[in-house]
Amino acid sequence: METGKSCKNCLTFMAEENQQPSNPPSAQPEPANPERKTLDDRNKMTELERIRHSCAHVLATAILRLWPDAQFAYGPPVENGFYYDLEMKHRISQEDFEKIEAEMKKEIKANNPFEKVVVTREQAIADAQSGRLGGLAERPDNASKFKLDLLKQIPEGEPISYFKNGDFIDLCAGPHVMRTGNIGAFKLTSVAAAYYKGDEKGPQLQRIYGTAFKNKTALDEYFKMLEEAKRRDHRKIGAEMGLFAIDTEYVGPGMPLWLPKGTILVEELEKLAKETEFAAGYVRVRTPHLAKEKMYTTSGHLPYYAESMFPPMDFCEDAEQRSLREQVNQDLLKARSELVALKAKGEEFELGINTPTTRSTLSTQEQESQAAFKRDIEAHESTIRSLEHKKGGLGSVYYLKAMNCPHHHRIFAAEPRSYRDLPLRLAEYGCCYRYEQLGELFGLMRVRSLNMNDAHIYCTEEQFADEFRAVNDMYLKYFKIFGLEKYQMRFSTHAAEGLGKKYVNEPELWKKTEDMVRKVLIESGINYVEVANEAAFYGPKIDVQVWSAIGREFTIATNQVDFAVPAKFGLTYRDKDNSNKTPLCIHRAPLGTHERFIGFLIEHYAGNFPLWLAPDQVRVITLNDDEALINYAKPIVAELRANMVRVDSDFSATPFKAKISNAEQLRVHTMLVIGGRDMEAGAVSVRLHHGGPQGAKPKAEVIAQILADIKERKA
RNA sequence: GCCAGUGUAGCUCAGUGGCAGAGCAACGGUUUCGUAAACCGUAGGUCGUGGGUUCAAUCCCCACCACUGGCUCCA
Repeated sequence: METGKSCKNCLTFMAEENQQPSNPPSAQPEPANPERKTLDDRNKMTELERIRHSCAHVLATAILRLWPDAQFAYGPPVENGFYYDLEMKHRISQEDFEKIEAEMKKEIKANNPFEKVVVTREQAIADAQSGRLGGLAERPDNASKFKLDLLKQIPEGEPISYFKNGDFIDLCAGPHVMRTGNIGAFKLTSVAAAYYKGDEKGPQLQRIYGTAFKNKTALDEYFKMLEEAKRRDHRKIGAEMGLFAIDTEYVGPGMPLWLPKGTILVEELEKLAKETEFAAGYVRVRTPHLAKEKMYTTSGHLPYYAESMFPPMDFCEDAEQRSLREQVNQDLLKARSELVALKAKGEEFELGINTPTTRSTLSTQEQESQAAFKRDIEAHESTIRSLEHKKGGLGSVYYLKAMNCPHHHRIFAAEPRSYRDLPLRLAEYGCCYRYEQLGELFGLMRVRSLNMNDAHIYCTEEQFADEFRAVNDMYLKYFKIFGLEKYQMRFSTHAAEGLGKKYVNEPELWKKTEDMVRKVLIESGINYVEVANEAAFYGPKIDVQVWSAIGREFTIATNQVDFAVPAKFGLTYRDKDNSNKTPLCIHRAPLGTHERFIGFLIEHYAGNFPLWLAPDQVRVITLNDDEALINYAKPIVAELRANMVRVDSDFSATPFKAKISNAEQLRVHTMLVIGGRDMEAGAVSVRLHHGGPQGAKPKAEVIAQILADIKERKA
């Protein structure tokens, strides 16, 4: 229910501090390991991309001068720079950068031309074998193994070319800048491990990232912008504002504690969601955080997703019983896989070329063998049933839920359902737990405990389009409230080759539901991109992608079709014709999870929340601690408080300017300043965190305005 | 999980093989002021945890726990 692809080095352009909403970069993020670009694509490379791509060659040149054994793989330009993947004995660390950059500068100063040489495939293979490709010279005992592999990927008939600068020759289709001297300004930025072709099982390479620009000014601007983005980082602002804490020692990594001010954000969002969902005909439910193992064997999440779930809790205390259950588990596993094999074989048997398809033409022998097959299958099924029964008597295993859908399915199953009950929309801010890899945790954006703005809509096929459209409309409504203008809707579909593996094996249902979703999207005039092979295992989905301050891409919201799991739970409703039918299910989370959504909002607003969301809405500040002033100010505080405004006061003797400064640093949305002049006029002076002094206004007017702005959730 | 880096006061960061430092915040006093930072003082630490080397370790070495930037993953 939650995905997000990382987008390396891409940046959100949000240098202005003045409450500009954060927007995704205009360009598409580079894929993790770029698909092979066609020659056409390559010719579209911008000047900047050519500079960066050329800089990657210069980097390789420098590396080879320092470590001649280096072998190079990919070295493309990316969103904000370039990288080159390489393999060598020496482990590069940032301390090496100075040395490498010095060599690179020499190559740039030499101003060598980038010469293109077109060669035959045979010639290229020979050069790769002699270690010449991606090298400064021949290296007879060190063949250019990655280049050899890359050569294999170049289609027959496509020209093969080298690019040469100085002694360095690389297999490359270009294009490049004319000379190394055209690389205006560059800097190496980081080093990381990367897998060859992004394959975890493949060799692990060292990846050096760098960036390059036309000139020093542009490079400096880029780093300045990076600094700006860091100031907006939700982890930094979260600490400054006291929104959340992550106590890795006592609570655990990835499990944020919501501090009082962060809890305000959480509860304001929940209030918004509850109002919106109530208006849209949802009903609310509540479910436990745990479920028995059977829940997830039935839903199909186990065993495939077990790795992303917290390890199970075993309530079987007796050691003997436990080992017995282990045995039963193994027997079950064996029986199940045998059954799958048998069924597959049975299909083959019935559809086999040499096997007659009609019963009348079956020989006695064949008939007998088919009957034996059936008996075998039945025997296995009965074994499985009895093993499951046996297992039930041997204590229970519980899992922390990683998603709410199965619980909601059981709520659907808790009462008999009629077509008149549909669509049934079950909503819950459910708390889920996912055992994300340690290295993947990222502030609030990627966590292990998460509160989802979840709901499941059970509906008939006829109702589907309207329901799906209504969900999309809800997204758009929310995005308007938050001033979220640029995001990307990603429609994820299945891939035929994954049927039966990554995806439930229902080719027709896939096609049907994907067509339905596509139709809704087109009819609603929503801009989207369609991505194959990214669907959930139970159906197609739409994800909404946004970008964090430092440029990571995240799924902020999701809307998914599920045509598979309700059937696994045997969910049915009684239709008009008195038959039992399985409902379709829409999983949706327009506000994603509290963790990610608030993480995103913090960066989106740079901590300067609109009044309705601001943890500190109003602070009343007196010019000094004069008693008359305080007596004038107190009823204003009381009135705001009585109207549920988050207001506090500073009547202390601290110098006035310091009191203003304190409130500003806290990001108090509205400061009501009261001095002698205000008191005499029955006024207050308004100062906004974003907007500065607004002058004196009658106090009743100011209070009314504050209440109205909160009520309408004014941006 | 993998690669590289980091871990010193609540925060931002200095620092050294030989008594642990600053600014801000906190606390106590003084200050009575018109829109972003008044002054004086006090307190605050097992230098991430555990082990090793050493007469002596916050510093050097090893392991672990976390964090940061990537990679992989992401129902």
